[in-house]
Amino acid sequence: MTTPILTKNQSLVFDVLTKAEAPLSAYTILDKLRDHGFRAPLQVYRALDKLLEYGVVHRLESINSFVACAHPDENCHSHGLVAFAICESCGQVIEFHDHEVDHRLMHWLKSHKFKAEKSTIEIRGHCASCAA
Amino acid sequence: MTTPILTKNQSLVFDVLTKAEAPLSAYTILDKLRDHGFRAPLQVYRALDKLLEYGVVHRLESINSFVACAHPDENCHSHGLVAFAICESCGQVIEFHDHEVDHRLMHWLKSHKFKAEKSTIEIRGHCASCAA
DNA sequence: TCAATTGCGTTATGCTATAACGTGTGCGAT
DNA sequence: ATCGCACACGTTATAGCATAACGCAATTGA
Repeated sequence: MTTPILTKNQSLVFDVLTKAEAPLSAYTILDKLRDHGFRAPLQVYRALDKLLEYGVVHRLESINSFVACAHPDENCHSHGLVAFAICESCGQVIEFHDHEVDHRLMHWLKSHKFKAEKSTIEIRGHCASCAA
Repeated sequence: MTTPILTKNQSLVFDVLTKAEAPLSAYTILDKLRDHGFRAPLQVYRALDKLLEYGVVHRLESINSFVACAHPDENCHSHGLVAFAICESCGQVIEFHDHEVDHRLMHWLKSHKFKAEKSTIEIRGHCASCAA
């Protein structure tokens, strides 16, 4: 799946996420885009839905926020599972992939005949800089 | 950590979760307990906070819901990471543990000097019964 | 040209979670 | 015994996250 040309709203939302140092909530994105004509949450959520579908943005379920994918070039769907380490001090997020973890989880799913569609792996804690 | 005697509200919430076939949202729990005098969300959230702290209930971040721990006897903190397979058809949740997954994630965290505090592993899809 | 699709804007609403206040109860230390 | 503290509880209000439902405009392809 290649990413289509983004619409105006999608580009605006994507740019905001790309420039952000940390994940942003939909409402934070909305506030940052009021100067560009955004007035309602749905404008943000609709853009986010598409960006998530294209795989260029990830949703962090545990903090109700969104981040740009750390791999601008490759297609994120090809990495297998994606995991996130989220620092609760500085807010920074490290996106990573571990094939062994993927493999073990896939093995469990297969052996239980569970058809996976979406997965969430999020670790919250403190990054190297923030840990005392 | 051993689980203290539960208060009345905590017991009521725990019982509702234990009897449920699927995870419940806080507001669903509230509705089920109106006959027992519950009137406000905080009554549920406060009980849930304690039950989570005691490790007898888990929160499913990806669906904003709560389930009773599948291991009534043991202390859930001793399992290492907990993972959940959530069926989007029937709502059923399977709680499982995989030491190899734990080990790999811990290894990544250690090598990146990331101090983990809470982790979320949730797979959404369709269980064996529901998959066509 | 017509119909279907897609994006967009707006209003309203629903769901999830917490802040802030005050009350009552049990219990240990003085 | 009573004072002070910790904790659970109840209530009202509010904050934060997400979607339903409507209609309009632009695009595309039969």
